[in-house]
Amino acid sequence: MRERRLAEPGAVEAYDAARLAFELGRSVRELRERRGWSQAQLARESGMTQSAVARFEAGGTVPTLPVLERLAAALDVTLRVGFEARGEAA
Amino acid sequence: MRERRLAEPGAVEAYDAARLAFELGRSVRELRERRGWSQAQLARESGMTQSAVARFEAGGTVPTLPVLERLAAALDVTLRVGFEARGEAA
DNA sequence: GAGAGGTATAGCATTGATGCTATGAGCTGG
DNA sequence: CCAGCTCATAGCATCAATGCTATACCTCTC
Repeated sequence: MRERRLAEPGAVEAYDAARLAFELGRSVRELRERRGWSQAQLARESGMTQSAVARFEAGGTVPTLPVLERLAAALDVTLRVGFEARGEAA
Repeated sequence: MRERRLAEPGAVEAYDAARLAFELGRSVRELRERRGWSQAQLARESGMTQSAVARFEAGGTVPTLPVLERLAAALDVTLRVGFEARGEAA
C-alpha cells in the first residue's frame, strides 16, 4: 500500500511526551512525599529500584503504562488513562 | 543499599496493563470508526503504519504514551493521564 | 474470476524504558 | 570526623513497543 507518514515522530509529540513525563513525575513525587516515603520505600512497594524512581520523578524518561500502574497501586491511587473530547474539562 | 522488591513484575500489573491496552484499543477503534477512517488513514495521520494501528486496536501491545498522544492528536481528542484518589469517580 | 479496499498477522531491525549495580553529593546526628 | 540516610547519576543488559515490509484473508464490485 506504500503509506507515507505525514507526522514526523520527533516534533510536537516529543515535546508533549516530555511534558507529560515531567508532570507525572511531579505527581508521583508529591504523592510519595505526602506519604512520607523515601524513593527507596516507594521503589520497594512498586517493584522498582530507587534509581528508576529517581529517574522517573525527574522526568528523565517517558514512563510506560505498566510502571504507572505499579506506582499507582503502591501509592493507593487510581491510574486514569483515556481520551476525551477536545475542550471538555476534567 | 541492597533493596528487595516485594511486588513481582508479572502478576496483577500485567493483567491490568493488558486490560488497559485492550480498552484503549477499543476506544481508538471507536473514535476512528466514528470518523469513518480506515486504519491506514489513521496511521497516516498519526505517523504510524497500518500494521501498528491494527496491532494496537487489537490490544496486542501495551501502547506507549507518545503513541497515545499522536493518536489523540490525529483523532482530535485529548489524552488524559493521571492519578486520582481511590474511589473518586470520573 | 479479477481487482480493490480494509483488516490481521508475521518477521526483523531499531529504539527506548526499565532492571540492576555502583557511586557521588548533600545533609543530619552522633 | 564519621556514619547513615536520601536523592541523583552512570553504565550496561534485557525486554518490549514500534517501524517497516510483506502477505493472507475477507468483502464488495465489476
